[in-house]
Amino acid sequence: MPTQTKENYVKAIYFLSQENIDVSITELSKKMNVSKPTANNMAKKMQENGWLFYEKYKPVKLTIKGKRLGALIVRKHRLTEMFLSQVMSFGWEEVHDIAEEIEHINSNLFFDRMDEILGFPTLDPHGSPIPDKNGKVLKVNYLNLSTIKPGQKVRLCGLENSSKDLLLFLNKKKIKLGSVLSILHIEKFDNSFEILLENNSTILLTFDVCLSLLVEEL
Amino acid sequence: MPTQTKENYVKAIYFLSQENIDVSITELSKKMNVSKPTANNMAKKMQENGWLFYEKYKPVKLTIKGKRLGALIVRKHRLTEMFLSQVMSFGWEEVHDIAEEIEHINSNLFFDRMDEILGFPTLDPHGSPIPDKNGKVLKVNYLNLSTIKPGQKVRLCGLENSSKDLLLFLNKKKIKLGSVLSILHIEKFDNSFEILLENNSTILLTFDVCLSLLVEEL
DNA sequence: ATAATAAGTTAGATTAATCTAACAAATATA
DNA sequence: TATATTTGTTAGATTAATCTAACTTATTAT
Repeated sequence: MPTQTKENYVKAIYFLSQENIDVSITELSKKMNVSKPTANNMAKKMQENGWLFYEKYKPVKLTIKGKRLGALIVRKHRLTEMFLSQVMSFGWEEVHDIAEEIEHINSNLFFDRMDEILGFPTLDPHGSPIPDKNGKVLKVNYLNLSTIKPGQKVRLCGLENSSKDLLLFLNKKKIKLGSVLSILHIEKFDNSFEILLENNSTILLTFDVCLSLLVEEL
Repeated sequence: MPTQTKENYVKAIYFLSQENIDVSITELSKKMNVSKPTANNMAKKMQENGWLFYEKYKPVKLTIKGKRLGALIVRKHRLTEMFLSQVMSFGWEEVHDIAEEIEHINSNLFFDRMDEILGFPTLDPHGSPIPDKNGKVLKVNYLNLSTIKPGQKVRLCGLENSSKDLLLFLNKKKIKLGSVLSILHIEKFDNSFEILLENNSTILLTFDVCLSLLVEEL
């Protein structure tokens, strides 16, 4: 049985290794907000538990068992976010912090019941896929808004990062998952996007914001 | 901010001191399933945190702050039990173990929303009072079924102990909170109660079981 | 009242998770 | 290539929560 702390390390490595195949001790220590020796020691211990491969001076990598554990924690996190949002009416910007705690609850009954009540959802409130009970993750193939050409109409389907700041910004602009965005124009000089919303208001999104929005073309 | 472990010690003392004003180190160690030195050390530490009074060779006692903390943990526990039962359709015998973990979640938002969704309940699924947000506990004045005379009709309102075994036993007998019980006869020789239920079935309850049932006369 | 038993305490050790300081290895740069 | 910088490791310490063994204080019972 992993401790809560070790679950968090596995989760950190799980996310870091999605972008980057290898995870350095320094990356891990930064993600976990601990010193490098701490991350290093934990890596050794977690190897003993069979969650990762560790070799001196080499980046770490999750084992099959570690990946599975990571996916199942993410599953619990995202099911919780969905439950908080759909059943308890929390905003998408409020669910992360609470889910961060509830994901460590040790009760399959509890999460299975959530799943059932929600009708076995596959996506969380930010459009991220919910791994299944075996830790398998649905591959979603969204496009990054920053790559879309003017004149195109797209639907917002997911977020590259779900930081509270971004979510609050989108709330203010009345943009949510499913919103339809028509790209009117891209400003050459700063790459900002002029966008028409369904309510006929026109807004301006910086290129940085566009990098965080995942869409499908309509 | 108390650790989860310390919250559990406070809760243990909180419950032990309802029956018994003073809580001995031995009692505490038994309730917490730890050795006496462990309980003793924790008691010293918790005094430093201001949750209890500790003097060498004397029983411990919660401070006002400790009592408040205990009540607020019990509040979170019982609100959760109610939520699991009412919103997530868990049986009253399933809710305790899950609530035992969720009670340590650190989010007022989360518990306040539960409270709101449930319509600000005052009793949990076992009939125990839910302390209010200030830690005040409603005094309920139920009678113990073992003290009721034959011929009387009563309504089940609470339980003296909510052990899983008792709850499963009551499920089997189709007795739940609110059930009306008519006492037909009390067997002199073993003090067992012969009881008529609403569905017109007659059942026999041992004196021990009756000691666990809290009722009001009709 | 004294001996036996129970309760409580001290001392010393262990494990998990963390730190800093100092050093070693690997990588990047001039 | 040699040096500087970054990355990773060791060593030693700390805090929280736990243990056992040994000892002391209180309580109970004869």
